[in-house]
Amino acid sequence: MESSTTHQIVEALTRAIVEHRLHPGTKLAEQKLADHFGVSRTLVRQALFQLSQNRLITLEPARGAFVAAPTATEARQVFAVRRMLEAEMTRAFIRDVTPARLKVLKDHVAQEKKAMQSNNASERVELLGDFHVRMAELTGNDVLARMLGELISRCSLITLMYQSATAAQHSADEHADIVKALVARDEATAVRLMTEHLLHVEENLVFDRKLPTNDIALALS
Amino acid sequence: MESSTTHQIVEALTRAIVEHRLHPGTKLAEQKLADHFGVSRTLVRQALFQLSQNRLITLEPARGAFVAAPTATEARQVFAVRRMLEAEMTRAFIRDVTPARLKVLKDHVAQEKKAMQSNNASERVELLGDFHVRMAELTGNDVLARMLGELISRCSLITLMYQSATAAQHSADEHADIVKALVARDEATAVRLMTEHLLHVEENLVFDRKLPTNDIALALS
DNA sequence: TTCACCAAAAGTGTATACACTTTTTTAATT
DNA sequence: AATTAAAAAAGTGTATACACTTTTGGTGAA
Repeated sequence: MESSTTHQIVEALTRAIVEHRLHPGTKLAEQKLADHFGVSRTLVRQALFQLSQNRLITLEPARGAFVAAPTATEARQVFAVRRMLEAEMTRAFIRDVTPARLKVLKDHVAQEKKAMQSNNASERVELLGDFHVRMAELTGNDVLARMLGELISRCSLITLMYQSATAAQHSADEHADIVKALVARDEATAVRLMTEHLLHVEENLVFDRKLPTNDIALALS
Repeated sequence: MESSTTHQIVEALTRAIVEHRLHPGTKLAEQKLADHFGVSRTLVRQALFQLSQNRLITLEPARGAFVAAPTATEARQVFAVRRMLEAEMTRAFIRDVTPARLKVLKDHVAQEKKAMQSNNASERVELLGDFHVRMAELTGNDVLARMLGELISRCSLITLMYQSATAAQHSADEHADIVKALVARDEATAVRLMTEHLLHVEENLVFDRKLPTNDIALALS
């Protein structure tokens, strides 16, 4: 079960949504997707169902699938849970810190620094999210990593909906500061910086925009 | 989409698994389930897929669905995440505590006390899990509540696989102590008691058993 | 023009068909 | 009796068919 074809469709749609090629509210018609991927509706439906569980799309009975448009309330709740998890994750990381693990994060921050120069918004958002996912993975707790991964793809959607343009550089700087505190094994500071960082990201969201919906064939090609 | 029939099947199977009428490892054949619920395999497959996302069953390619048998490692990871989330949840609860919310928890503890007398193991486990879910719901954060709900149904499966018989009463007592600390608005104590409680539950798991698998027709009837 | 209404088109929800894989049974050989 | 091989049975994976619902587009009346 759980065919790899379905998984490919999920991946393709996830990228399209998180990278904002498919805007919130866009209708995802099953047959169109099926034609595009060269499969039957059966596999598309499986993929859509999985995406709905990840909250990247919503399924309305007899009406179909739509790219999710997280509300401000939902965004705040997701961030609240992230703060809970990531404060403790930071403590767990420091408890079992190793030079190799620190190197992974340092390398990642260096990569972020480079990407911030470029003008690719979705790449920036993806890298900024990955910092947190990497850190979760480095704790060695798969359950935590998976859970945080899910929250963060929801956040990517939220961020791309609401984040102001200048916020990305700020996030990258804060990641660098967090890694400094981790290197110094300074738990209190690291936890504080992580919590504040997430609060900053949340504060910078602007909830009073509306974005256009667009065409799926275009976005997936 | 997301027909209510599928949801009913998910609910029925979840209860059967969590209440231990279907043992870990049991094969769930699609056609047998379809016959039992009076639907086609299509709906059963949707339900199985959803259950696999909740980690209550595992799907093996071309071999089918089996009731999940969480490993000791997975159990420890799930509990680690619960400690992270629930420590912070306890803080959040106290931050916005109200008499009405405290009453809900007090009533629940009273209900637990009654149930501990009875001999119904699955009812006990369900009630003990619900204490934590209630608390999450009372924070008003749906994302948190749903996430914790999922972790706790995984825990129910783990607990029923591994929990020793005497542990239930102990848990109920600890829930009562936590509520006392909440009533006193004593954040530090409440958080400590919650963390210790989860550690106790985890410590009491016995990882060296093996349980028999059984018949699905019997379990669902 | 605008609204209501109806028919056609498009789309979703479920069942079923069929190819392909795994498991079980049977039969034959050592 | 134990082992292997082949055949049959059972089961999963995907496509397709069809009923039913929603959406769309158009026609006529106010």
